[in-house]
Amino acid sequence: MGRRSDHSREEQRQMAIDFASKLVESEGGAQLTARKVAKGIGYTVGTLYHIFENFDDLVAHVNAATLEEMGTLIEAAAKKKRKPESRIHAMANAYVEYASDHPNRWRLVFERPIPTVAHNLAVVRHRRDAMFAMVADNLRELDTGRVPSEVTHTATALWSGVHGICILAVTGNLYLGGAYSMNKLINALVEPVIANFSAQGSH
Amino acid sequence: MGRRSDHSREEQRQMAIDFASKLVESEGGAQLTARKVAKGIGYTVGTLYHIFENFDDLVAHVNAATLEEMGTLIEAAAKKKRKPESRIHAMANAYVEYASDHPNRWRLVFERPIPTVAHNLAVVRHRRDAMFAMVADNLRELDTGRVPSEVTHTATALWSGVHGICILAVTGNLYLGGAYSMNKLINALVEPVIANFSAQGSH
DNA sequence: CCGCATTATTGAACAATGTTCAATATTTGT
DNA sequence: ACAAATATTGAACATTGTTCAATAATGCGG
Repeated sequence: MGRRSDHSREEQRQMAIDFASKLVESEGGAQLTARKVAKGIGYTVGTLYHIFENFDDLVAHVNAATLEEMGTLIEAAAKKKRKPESRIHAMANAYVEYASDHPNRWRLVFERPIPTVAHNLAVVRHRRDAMFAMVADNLRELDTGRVPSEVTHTATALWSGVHGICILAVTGNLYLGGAYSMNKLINALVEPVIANFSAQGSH
Repeated sequence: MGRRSDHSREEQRQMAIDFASKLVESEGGAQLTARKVAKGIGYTVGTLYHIFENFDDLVAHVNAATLEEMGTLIEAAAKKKRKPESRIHAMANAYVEYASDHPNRWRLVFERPIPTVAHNLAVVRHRRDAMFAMVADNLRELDTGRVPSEVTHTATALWSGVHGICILAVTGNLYLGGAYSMNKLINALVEPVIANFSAQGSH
């Protein structure tokens, strides 16, 4: 016992985040424990607490990785389109797709109480705001004559709405009064908002 | 020790739910523990496990009470209005208002993994579906010529969207790119969807 | 190359959690 | 009043996050 520095702190940190992410992905957020992660990277619990401040810090890093991955995919999806309205549609659908493909990791981001660790809050907040801002940018392009607060409100409402559909779908809380397709559902929200936003401007 | 039947099982159950609800309301969902509730109603942990199947069962009952209370308020708000579009607006605003007034209890409903206890799932599902159905009913009234699946999709998307705004607001994850008012935010979603829904029908 | 200081790692311990269950106290029925 | 049924307890368990003195490994100065 008591070996030393097979890996640097940063390597350990990355290994822990990777292992934890895979664990969450396959087993769900409830299965994520400090001891499992420690064992998974070949160390003991004590060491894990030298890598991370506490358990929430570990979770925050896992969530940051999740948001990073998702954000990249959403940006990529948006860039494939030319028109602002197409970009917003693409973003929304990419969001749903990511949540559906990685429900456990995605849920973990929103299920836990907000971590209080400063560094990670910053990362998470940045990613979150970047997505909102991207929606706002495209809306603005759709109608350049809008007051900034109108753009912000619409962007916030729209993206929050997409998020709402996602989370209810992933947690199995969607209304089952009839068969539905996720794409149609998203469209039922995005389409009217965009239409209304550009229509009112071009009068 | 070992007193007996100061209260019936049903009384105990109700006392436990009431105490737990108040505890969550004031201290937050994380502070809800089996021992605290037991002590709060003057019994020990063991007894609590004769009242409820397990801890999730207790949580499910607390959540059912929350949804019941909220549902009643939302229905009352809707009934005060005559026009379908006004009713939907009133419902959405009542939803936001309840979530803002009782953030801890409201969060508990959606934060925990879905309980597996059959009875409570039924209650929760019923309340949830009732709200969706109510939105759908008002949409249908707005344009009687719509295909059922269109109504369902729009109702589901709209109500999920309102929920999304609520949850991001309550958990402090809303985009702060500008000052915003919750009512305007909700309106930025509800208004376009309703407008688009009724406009397309009256052609 | 040795010895000391520094640092990494451990593993045992803690409090708090949900959960179970044999023991015990109480009530009910005859 | 006695026996059967039942309500209640409280101790015990496993598992959680978390801490920290002890220990092992390394780096450094001479």
